[in-house]
Amino acid sequence: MEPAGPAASAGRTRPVRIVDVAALAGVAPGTASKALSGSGQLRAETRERVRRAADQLGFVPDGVGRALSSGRSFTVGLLTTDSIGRFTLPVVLGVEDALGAGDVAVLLCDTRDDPLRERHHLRSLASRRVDGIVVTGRRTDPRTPVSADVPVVYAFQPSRREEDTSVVVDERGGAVAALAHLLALGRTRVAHITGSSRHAAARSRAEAVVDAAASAGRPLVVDPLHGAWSEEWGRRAVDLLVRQVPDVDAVSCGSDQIARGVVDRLRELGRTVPDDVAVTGFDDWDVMALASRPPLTTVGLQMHEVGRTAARLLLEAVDGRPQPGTVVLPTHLVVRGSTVA
Amino acid sequence: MEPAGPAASAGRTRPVRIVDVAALAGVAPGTASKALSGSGQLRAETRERVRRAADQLGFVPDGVGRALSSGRSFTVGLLTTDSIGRFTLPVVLGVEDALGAGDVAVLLCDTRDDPLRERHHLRSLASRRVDGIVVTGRRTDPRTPVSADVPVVYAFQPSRREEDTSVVVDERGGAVAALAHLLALGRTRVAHITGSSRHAAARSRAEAVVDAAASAGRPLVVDPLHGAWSEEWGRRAVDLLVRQVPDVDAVSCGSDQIARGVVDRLRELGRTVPDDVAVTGFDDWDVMALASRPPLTTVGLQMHEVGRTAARLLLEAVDGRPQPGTVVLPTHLVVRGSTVA
DNA sequence: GAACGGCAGGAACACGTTTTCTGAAACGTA
DNA sequence: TACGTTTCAGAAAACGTGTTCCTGCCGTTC
Repeated sequence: MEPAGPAASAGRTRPVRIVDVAALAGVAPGTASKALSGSGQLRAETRERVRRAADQLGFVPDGVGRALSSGRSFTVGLLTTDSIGRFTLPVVLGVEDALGAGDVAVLLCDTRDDPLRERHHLRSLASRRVDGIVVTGRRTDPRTPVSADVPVVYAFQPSRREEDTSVVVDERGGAVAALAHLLALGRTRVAHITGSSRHAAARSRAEAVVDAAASAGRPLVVDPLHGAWSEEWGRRAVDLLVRQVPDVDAVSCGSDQIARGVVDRLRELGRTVPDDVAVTGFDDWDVMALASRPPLTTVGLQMHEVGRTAARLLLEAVDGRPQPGTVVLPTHLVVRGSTVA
Repeated sequence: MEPAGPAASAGRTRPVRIVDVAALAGVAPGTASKALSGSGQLRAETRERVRRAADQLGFVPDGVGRALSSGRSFTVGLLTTDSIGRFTLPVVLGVEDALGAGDVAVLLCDTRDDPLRERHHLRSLASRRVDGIVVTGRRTDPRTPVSADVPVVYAFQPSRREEDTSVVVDERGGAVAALAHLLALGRTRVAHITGSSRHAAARSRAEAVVDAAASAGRPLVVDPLHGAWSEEWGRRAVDLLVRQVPDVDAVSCGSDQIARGVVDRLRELGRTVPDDVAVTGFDDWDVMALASRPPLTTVGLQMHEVGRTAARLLLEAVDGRPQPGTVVLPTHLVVRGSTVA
């Protein structure tokens, strides 16, 4: 009863199946499948005929049928340890970017730091027969591995199990690079202001700065000041610092937020940045780094690349070439007005 | 040859199928399906026996098989008009939140403002037989509708076609509320500083403020100042403003970034906020609103709720109850130190 | 005692694709 | 001409679930 025309307008038109293509090309469905996938032994003429029929009908293979048949769903899960935020978002986009190119889709699973939600999502992903899972999280403290029947890659937040595949960022290297930059500018009295010591990121960056400063013969003028990841703490820390070390001439900060607070407070105290005091940030968060006066010299983390790399490693693992171990991605120093005029 | 035990350890264990459950319960696969789904006519005892068998084996129905059979994939696509950013992220999370509860998964498709990518993603979603699509975007300018064979709901950025289902935020209402708050504080010389007039958000908020001020008998002291969505513009706009209207006593801003620049610059000029000049922001972006000194009174947009609502409307439409038209969600004013001491 | 109705559960098929197996035709060689 | 080999394409099974149809049994009623 319904019009047989293949190109109905907007309304819910039932999709063309491979049998439709096969019928138009005058071959069996299996043959059409072989023709379109490039497998099997077919005459070039037949192959081309099927291909033309598929084009003409606008055939798009049904992913569900394909998944059922092939056992691969061409879908991966993206599971967050906490909630997607400023840090994990670029990772997520990097994953989506790298996978989308390979016609692999991403199932978004936001955990919100809730183990129950994590279990729920893992079951959901398992039932959907995803080909693999990317696990990410805001913190850099290693997390307990997830248990899944498919390959798993950890992005930014590594797995506690070293034989798992993890992609992390060279935080220590970045912190050392920022410090080296300050020393190269001739600064000799350097302080480090950073976030809570309960965060691995704060601890490892601080340790790296302390070690590098000491081995350069320019030990920090005070122990690292641990507080919060906020502008407010940056401002307060400056007050503490200048009281203790009035002639400080450089501050290495654990984040751009802290650095911005530091810069603001220094200016209010009448110190010129960078002439009197040079300041470095961390993260290269444009909203902070560029709005600061002067804009911040900071350490870029390339989170997008973390996501892309994790996605690539996952695809490798799905294809049977797992690569255990942790990949450490380099950071890069972005020099702006807070260190050089 | 392989161990028949159902609970193999970590290694790639083949998932239990419904036939396994049926065998253990001593019924046919079809019966097991009926027992677990609650359909068909079965004795309560049989139903319970199957249920126990499923629990014992840890059976999770294969989503792929189910999708193929039922025609529903229990998956929806989330398509961004531009790229996921600060504004759209809460929408995305709201969508994921509302759908995850109903065992519906979210396929993430980031468009990056590229029509080619959008086409690619739409094809991918179609091939995966998603049940519906949520479209979102950073800007509030209506977008050209997407063409898909499944229900579509637009979140935050509405569709240009009015009969489509869109969920937006009451920007005008929010802008009016902020202005009313300033007037209620006794301010009489109000200015409005906002972003580029090329953005619908800037235009509609500015119009609303102008209209509300005029009808309250307190017209704005100058025409709205259009610039950029940045702190830098906020600071520059203050310089322009005080030169023109030295006795301005309130500034309504189009965004928290602008408001923060305004507050900073006013303080540098020796004006006290809020005593000399009261300032309101827009968006309630914690990073800006709370780090500002004083913290910003601002308009909260509840983007999370936009996502949740869009998801709910989409599920309704998938279930055959489409609700055409635009839903406008209320904003709420968050009062902080930039207007009241 | 037979006919009928209602209920429990089994068998078969549908969904759309991929893949394997099999068969037929074409071709070459002895 | 007969036989073997190669090339191509079709038929059928497989993937796992949901649903429909159908059969058999039991109880009831005339």
